[in-house]
Amino acid sequence: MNTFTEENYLKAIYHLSLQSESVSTNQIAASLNTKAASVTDMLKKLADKELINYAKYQGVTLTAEGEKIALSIVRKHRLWEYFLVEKLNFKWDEVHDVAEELEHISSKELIDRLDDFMGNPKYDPHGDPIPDCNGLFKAHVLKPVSSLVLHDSGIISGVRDHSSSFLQYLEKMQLTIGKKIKVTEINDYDHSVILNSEDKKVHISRDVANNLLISL
Amino acid sequence: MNTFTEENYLKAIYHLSLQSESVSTNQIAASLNTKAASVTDMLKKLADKELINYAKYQGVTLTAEGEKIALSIVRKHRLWEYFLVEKLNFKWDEVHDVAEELEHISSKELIDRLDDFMGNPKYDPHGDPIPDCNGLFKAHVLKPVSSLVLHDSGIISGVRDHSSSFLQYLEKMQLTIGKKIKVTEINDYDHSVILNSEDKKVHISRDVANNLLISL
DNA sequence: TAAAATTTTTAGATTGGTCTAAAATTATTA
DNA sequence: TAATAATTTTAGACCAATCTAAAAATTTTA
Repeated sequence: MNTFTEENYLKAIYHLSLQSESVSTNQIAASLNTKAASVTDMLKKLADKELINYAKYQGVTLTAEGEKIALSIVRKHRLWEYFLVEKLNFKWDEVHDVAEELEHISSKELIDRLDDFMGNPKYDPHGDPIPDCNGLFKAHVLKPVSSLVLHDSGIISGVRDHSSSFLQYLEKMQLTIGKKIKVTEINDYDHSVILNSEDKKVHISRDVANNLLISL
Repeated sequence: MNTFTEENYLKAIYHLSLQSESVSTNQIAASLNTKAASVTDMLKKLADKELINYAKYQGVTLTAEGEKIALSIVRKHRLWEYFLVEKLNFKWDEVHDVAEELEHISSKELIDRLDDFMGNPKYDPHGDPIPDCNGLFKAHVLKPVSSLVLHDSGIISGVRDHSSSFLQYLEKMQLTIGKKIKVTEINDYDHSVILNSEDKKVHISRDVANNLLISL
C-alpha cells in the first residue's frame, strides 16, 4: 500500500487537475504547505510507481491507477464528513481536519459498510459529490450566484471556498445547502447581490456570490 | 502530540503492565514484532518526554502522563470496536486490525461524540472495559471457566485470548458474550469441561476453558 | 561464586520524508 | 532575441524509526 504522504500528494494532484489540465510543482507545494524540492522528490517516487505521468519541468497528470487511488481517498474523506455531520452532529465547518485523518484508514470493507450504514449518500455536507465504491460519481452542474441575473432562482447546492470562516458566515446568514434562493436585486456598483431566502432578504457581497453555488 | 509509533509503544507497555509490575525490553519487542535494539531507542525517547520511568537494564513503568495517553488509546480502540460491531455489523473477530488504525485518530471531540452516539457503552465486543473520557473504568471481576467447579454457573463476559481463531471458534460453539453457562462435567484426565448453555451441551478443552472468562 | 547464557544497550547503517542552497531549465519582457 | 525573472531540479544534510552486529550488563547454573 501507499503511505499517508503519497496519498496526500495524489489527492492534491487530483484536486488541482480539476482546475488545470497539467499540474505544476509549485501548485502542489502551495497546496500541501511544503517546498518545491520536496515535491520534486515525491513526484519521482510516484512516477516510479506509475501513479503519475511526470516529465521533468513539464508538470504532472495522474495515471488511471493514480486517479483510482485519489478517488478512493476523496470517497473516504467525503463519507467521513457526512458521518460526522449527520451522525455525530458536527457543524459543516468543523469536519475537514478530522476527515483529513480518517481518509487514510485503509480498510475498504470499513468504508463500504459505512456507506451502507448511512444509506449511500450522494453528496457530502458541502455539496461535493461522493464517489461510489467504483470511484464513479455524477457532479451536478452548479453555477455561482454571481452568474445569475435578476429574478433568477435556484437551490444552494455547493461552495467553492471550503474555509471554516466562509462556512461559518453562510451558516450565520442561513445560506445552507438545500435552501431555495431568488435574486431580487443586483448592485451594479459593487456587484453585491440581494437574495430572498425563506421570505427573508439577505445581502451578500460579490465575493460571497462568487463562492456560493446554485443548482437550478 | 505523539507519533503513531510512540502511541503504540505506550499502549503495549500499558497492556504488559497489567501482567507484570515492570516491563522488559524483550517483552515490548515481542509484543510489537520489532527488535530489542529498536525498543531501547524508543524507550530513551519516551523517557526524555517523561512518559515512562526508565533506568537502563531495569525495565520500564508508565508515568501518570504516559498512562493517561495509553488509556486514551485504549478508550479509542475499544469504542471503535464497539462501533464496528454494533453499527457496521462487523463480526467480533474482524474488528481488531481496523481499530488498530482508528485508535490513532487524534480528535478528542470525535471520540467523545462517538461515545455519546453509541450511548456510552461500558464494555467492548470482547467484554473489555471502555475507559470513560477521564480514563476511568471499572473492570468486572472475571474468572476463567477452568477455575470453576462442578455445577458452578455464570455468564460469559470476556476472553483472555483475542485471536480471531479463538473468537471464531467461540462463535461457532455459540459461546459468546452474555450467554449463561453451567458446568455439568469436568474430565479429570485432560481437564476438559462440559458446559450447559441454552439447554445444549458444549464440550471444551482445557485451553478453551482457560481463555474463556465468566462473571458470576 | 565463577563461567555460561540471556538480556539489553551501543555503534553504525538504511529508508522515507523533509529542508536549504545552488544549479539548471523554462518563461517573460524590454 | 538577449537579458532577466520565475520555476524546477539537484546536491547534500537532517530527523524519526528501524535494522544488524558487537559490546556491556544481568541472570542463571554448575
